[in-house]
Amino acid sequence: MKIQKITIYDIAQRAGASASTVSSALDGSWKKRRISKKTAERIQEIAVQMDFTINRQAQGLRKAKSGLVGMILPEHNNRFFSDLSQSFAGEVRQRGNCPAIISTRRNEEEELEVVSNFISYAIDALFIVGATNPIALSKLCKSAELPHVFVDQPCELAPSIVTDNYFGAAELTNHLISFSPKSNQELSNQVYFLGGDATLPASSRRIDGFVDTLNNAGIGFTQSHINACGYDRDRAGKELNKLYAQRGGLPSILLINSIDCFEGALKFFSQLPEEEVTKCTIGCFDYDPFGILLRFPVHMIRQRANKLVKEAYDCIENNSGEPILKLIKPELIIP
Amino acid sequence: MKIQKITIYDIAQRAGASASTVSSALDGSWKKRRISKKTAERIQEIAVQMDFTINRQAQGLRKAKSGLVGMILPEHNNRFFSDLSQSFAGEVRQRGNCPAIISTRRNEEEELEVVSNFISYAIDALFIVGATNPIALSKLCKSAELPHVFVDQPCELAPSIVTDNYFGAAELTNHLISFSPKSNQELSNQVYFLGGDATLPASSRRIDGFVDTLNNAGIGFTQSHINACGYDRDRAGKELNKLYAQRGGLPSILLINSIDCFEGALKFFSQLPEEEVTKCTIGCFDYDPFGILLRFPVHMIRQRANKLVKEAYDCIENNSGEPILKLIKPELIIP
DNA sequence: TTAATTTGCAAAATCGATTGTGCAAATTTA
DNA sequence: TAAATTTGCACAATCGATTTTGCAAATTAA
Repeated sequence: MKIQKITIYDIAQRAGASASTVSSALDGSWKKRRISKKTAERIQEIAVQMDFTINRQAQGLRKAKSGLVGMILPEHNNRFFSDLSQSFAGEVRQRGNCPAIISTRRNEEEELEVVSNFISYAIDALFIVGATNPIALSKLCKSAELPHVFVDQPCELAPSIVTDNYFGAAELTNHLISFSPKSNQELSNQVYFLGGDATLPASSRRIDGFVDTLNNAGIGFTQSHINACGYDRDRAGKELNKLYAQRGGLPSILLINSIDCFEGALKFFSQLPEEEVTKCTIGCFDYDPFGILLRFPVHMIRQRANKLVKEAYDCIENNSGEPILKLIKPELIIP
Repeated sequence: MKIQKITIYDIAQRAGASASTVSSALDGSWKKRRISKKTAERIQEIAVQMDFTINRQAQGLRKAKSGLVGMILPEHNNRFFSDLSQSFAGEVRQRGNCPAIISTRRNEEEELEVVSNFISYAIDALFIVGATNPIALSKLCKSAELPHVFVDQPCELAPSIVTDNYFGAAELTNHLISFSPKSNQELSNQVYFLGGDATLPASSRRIDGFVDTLNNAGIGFTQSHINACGYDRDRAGKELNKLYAQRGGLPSILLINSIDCFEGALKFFSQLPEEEVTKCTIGCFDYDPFGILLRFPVHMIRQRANKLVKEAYDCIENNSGEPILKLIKPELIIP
């Protein structure tokens, strides 16, 4: 049980060498620095014996690098975001670095504060997920020369990796149409889109995909068939209730945007007789494993968290920060 | 856009003061160090003007503290663990520190490696969630004089905050008994426990609570009514299928241990006619919001992630590392 | 008015690593 | 054998903060 932390000076003393020799023996630069193999190996052995662990703060101070890689995201307890953190943590650790993940609760000030904080720790790179104010964040990172990449929510000033929401919505809509027992003719004015925020890029692309697919299929609809009522679970339930009352029943196809809205819808469904729900073909742009375990089929779109993270890392490592937008196709989960 | 980072020396020069004066003006120790209020305020203003952010590595090196607070946990994408990280992140940031959360995939070596890594960053405290090898981890922390606390999985060498599994299981069992339309007499040999690992403290305490409650209620059962078949979803589904075949139907009460097993059970349920499932009173020791949205009632036990974290922080701040075991009662979620 | 305090701050050492420079000793070349 | 080169390593500066020490100047006490 050591009490004082072992430093390179302790090793130097034991090895009868200088601290600089120890340093280069341990960080692998001994060949460049013309330390003999024999000396280097002896020092490495002693380091292991003495149970040496490097002081990352001293190292970081000198090298102006920390080995920390940061990620900010809206919240931890959300399937998609926690899939992202899981992948992120794996990728970072695979590269011998240390992940630092902080949630910023979709709060603009908190985002900026956390990034400032990260900068003062000299993190080596930053992954920004679902940013509220991408422009301000990117500017802040640039002023500190911090390599960064946006995930899920794009930024025009920096590389961005985003789910191909248009493609996903189109694919899901197509799938729902072909799964429904009704003909395209019969489906006119029977297809609804519920949830999300049309002012945000993600939802707006999804709505585009939905709309274009209906048009291509010759299925009639009006603006009233698209209800981007936000992400609140209870709100979505109420809107669905209203729709049900107006129509005197569920629509033939219902595409729900976001898992939270899906929860609200589910709550409403659980009050209806099962056969009524079964008659409605249901899709959800988001994924939850419980979705496929329900008594009626739910078709889901799952974002590829792992691929998003890998592509983002690729940008950090190879892309020199030029703004690009890379779309990742999500996958359809069929019950 | 600054290119070179501003340091206290830059501020010193601009203020016509020394670096040591700047340092104490900025960290609040100026009063103790007999710097005049006027000077301190002037320096603070200049610091804001120059957009100064402290270099945490230099600070950490000198103070042998980093302002980082670490947490290790088995995985990010799990409701309970991500609730814990969310609470943890909030508590840490509230104290002006920076949370670092790393998942170690229930892998003993990975746990040790990550903790070593944390130590080399001089983190100020460590929260260890669901450890695989608590003893080894605690010893490692102690050798580095790192304050630490165990959450969810206790350790006899350090303070531990754990859900009161006995209480939770007893409460859930009691609730299921009283919810069931059958009398206690009728329930004999009709109550089952499924899932979990009886060799782990958590499950074993839950089984104790289950068993004692049945005994108290005078409900007969044998060892065959307790099937701690692990945490695998498909395995749990198979075991349930087997039980169903043997008995020629579902039991009157089924207590499922862990959300993963619940998913397996749910998959099996979805193949049965609804009225058959409704006749079985179902409980789950774990929580998922989808659970209350099913077509049949599911009674759930939810661990108080936030309280666990708060109590753990309290230990770190006030407890000086003596081993204690604190139990936190979970809450019953009624559909 | 002189001695004793107090006030206000600068100087310098320190934390533990990295890295440019320089200098003997060993080796090669002429 | 002497000169030139290479090998192997130590020394010292440096990163940016914190903290102990010390010393004038200002203030108070005697």
